[in-house]
Amino acid sequence: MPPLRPPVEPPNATRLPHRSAEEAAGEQTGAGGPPRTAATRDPERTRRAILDAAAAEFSANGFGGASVNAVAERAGINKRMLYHYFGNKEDLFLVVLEEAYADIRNAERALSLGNLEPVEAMRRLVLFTWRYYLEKPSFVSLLNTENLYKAAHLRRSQNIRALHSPLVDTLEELLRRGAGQGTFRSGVDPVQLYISIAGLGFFYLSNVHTLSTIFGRDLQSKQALAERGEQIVEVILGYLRPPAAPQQAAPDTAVPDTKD
Amino acid sequence: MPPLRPPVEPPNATRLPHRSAEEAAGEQTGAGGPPRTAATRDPERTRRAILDAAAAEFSANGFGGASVNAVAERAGINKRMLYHYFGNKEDLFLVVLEEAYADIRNAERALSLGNLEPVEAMRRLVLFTWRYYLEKPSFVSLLNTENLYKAAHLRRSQNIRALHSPLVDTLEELLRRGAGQGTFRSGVDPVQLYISIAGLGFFYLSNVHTLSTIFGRDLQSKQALAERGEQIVEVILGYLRPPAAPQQAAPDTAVPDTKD
DNA sequence: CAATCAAATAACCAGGTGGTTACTTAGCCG
DNA sequence: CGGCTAAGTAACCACCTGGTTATTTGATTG
Repeated sequence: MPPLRPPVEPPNATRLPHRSAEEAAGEQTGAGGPPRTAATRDPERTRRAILDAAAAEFSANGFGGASVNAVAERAGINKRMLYHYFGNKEDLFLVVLEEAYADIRNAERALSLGNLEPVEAMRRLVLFTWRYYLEKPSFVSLLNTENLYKAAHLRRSQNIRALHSPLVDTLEELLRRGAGQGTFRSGVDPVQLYISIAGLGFFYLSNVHTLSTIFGRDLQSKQALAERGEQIVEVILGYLRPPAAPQQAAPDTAVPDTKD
Repeated sequence: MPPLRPPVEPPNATRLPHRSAEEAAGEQTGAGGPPRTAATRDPERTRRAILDAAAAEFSANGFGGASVNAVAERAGINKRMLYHYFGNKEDLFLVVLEEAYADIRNAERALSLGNLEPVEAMRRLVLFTWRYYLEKPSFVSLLNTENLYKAAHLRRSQNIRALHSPLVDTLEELLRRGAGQGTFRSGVDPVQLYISIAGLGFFYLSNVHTLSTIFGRDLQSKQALAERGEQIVEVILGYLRPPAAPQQAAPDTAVPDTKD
C-alpha cells in the first residue's frame, strides 16, 4: 500500500526532460534504439533539476514525508546522481533551504527602502513580504518543515546569519527615520516588528486550509487574499502610529499624518 | 539505517505503564511468572494512551514522519489495538486534531470575555492565545502538519465548524462594544482580527528555531517570550485605537457598525 | 589517441512502513 | 456455568525507505 502523501494538484511540470528541445531536435530521437544514457552530459543542468525537484518534493511532503526516490524521479535523473552531488537527503535539504532564503533576501534588497519616505517604505516592505509568501508557497512550507526539526539543518549553515543582518539594519534605520519625523512611535524593536510583519501573512497562508475549514469561509479567494494584504498594512501602520499624547514631537515636520 | 527523526529531548514520559500503581499494588506483580497479558482490561485507558501517544508522535514528527509502530510503542500497547480502536493512521490523526481544537475552544470559552470591559477583554484574549500556544507546542505543530495536507483530515470532520462559531460571535460582540464606546476603531472584521491575534503568536513560536538562527538571537529565553507577549498586545491594541480624526462619534449607542 | 576522471546507470541492500491474519483470553450476561 | 464478544497478542506481509556497489560511458586533456 502506497504511503499517504499530500495532494499534488497539477501533473506538476517540475520534472524537466533531461534534454532541451533544441538539443534533441538535431537527432533522430524517437524511432531509433532505446537511448539508455543521455546523449549530452550537463552537470549544471542536472544539479539544477535535482534542486528544483527537491524543493517541490520537500515542500509538498515535508522532510520526513519526502522520498529521495521521488526527487530523482521528478528530476528525471538516476538516484545515484543525487547522492553524487549532494551527499544525502539532509544535505540536499539544507541546500534547498539556503537557496530559498537567499532568494527572498535578494528580492528584499532590491526594494531599496532606504530611499523612500518611511511610511511608504514600510507599506512596501509589508506588501512585498505578503506577496512573496503568496507567490512562493514552497518557501512557507519549507520553513515549517525545518522548524519541525528545530532548525537542525539551518543551524549548520555558515553564511545564513550574514545574509539577514542587512534586513535588520534597513528596518532599524527606517524606524529611526520614522520616529525622528514623528510618524512612527519610538522604541520599536526591528526584529520584533519584522516577526510581526512576517507572521501576519505567513500564518494566514500557512494555515489557510485549516482556517478556511474552521471558519467556513474561503480564505483563498482572490478577494480574500487582497483583503488580507490590506489588513496587514493596516495593522502594522496602525500599530506604528505614535500614541495620542505625543512623546516628543519633532518641532518641524512633526505632523502626525495618519494617512491611509 | 534508521530514518531521520526530529530530536526528542526528554525520554518523554508520555509512555504510560499500562496499569496504574493502585491496581498493581494489590497483587504479586514482580516476582511471579512473566505476565504476558495485562491482568486487567481497560478500553478507556488504552484508548487514552493511544491518543496521547499519537498526539506526541504526530506533533514531534509530522504526519508523514510519524510511525504507527512508534505510536504503539509509546502507548505501551500492541499495534493491532490501535487499528482496533481507530481504523487507520489517518483516522487516528483526525481524532487527535479534533481533540486539540476542542481543548483550545473550551479554554477560550472559560475566559467569559462578555462580562469584561472591551480593552481588558481584548488584552485577555490576546494573552490567553499567546500563552496557550506557548504551553501547548503540540497544538502548533499539529496544525502545521494538517495544513501540509491541505486540511484533508479536518475537512472530513462533522462538528468542527460549530465548535468555532461561538468564538467569532464573541469577538464580534466585543468589537461592537468597543467601537460603540469609542475605544476601538469600527469596521473591523472579527475573523481577520482573530487571524492576526493568532498569527502574531503562532508564527513566532512555530518558527522560533529558524528565526533564532537567522537573527542570531535566542527567542526562546524567558525574557524574549515575555517581551513577545507584551509586543502582541501592543500591536493589536495599537491597531485597534480609533484613527486620530474621529470618524463619526456616536451620540448615544447608535454606531453605524459596518459589521463584516 | 590513450589516459583519466567525472557523469551517469542498474541492481541491490537491510531495515522500516502501514496494515493484516490467525489466534488467545478476560469478563460479562443469560 | 457456558457461551459469546471484545480486548489483547505475535508473527507476518508486500512494499517502500535512504543509501551503496559495481559498472559503463562521455568528454576533456597531455
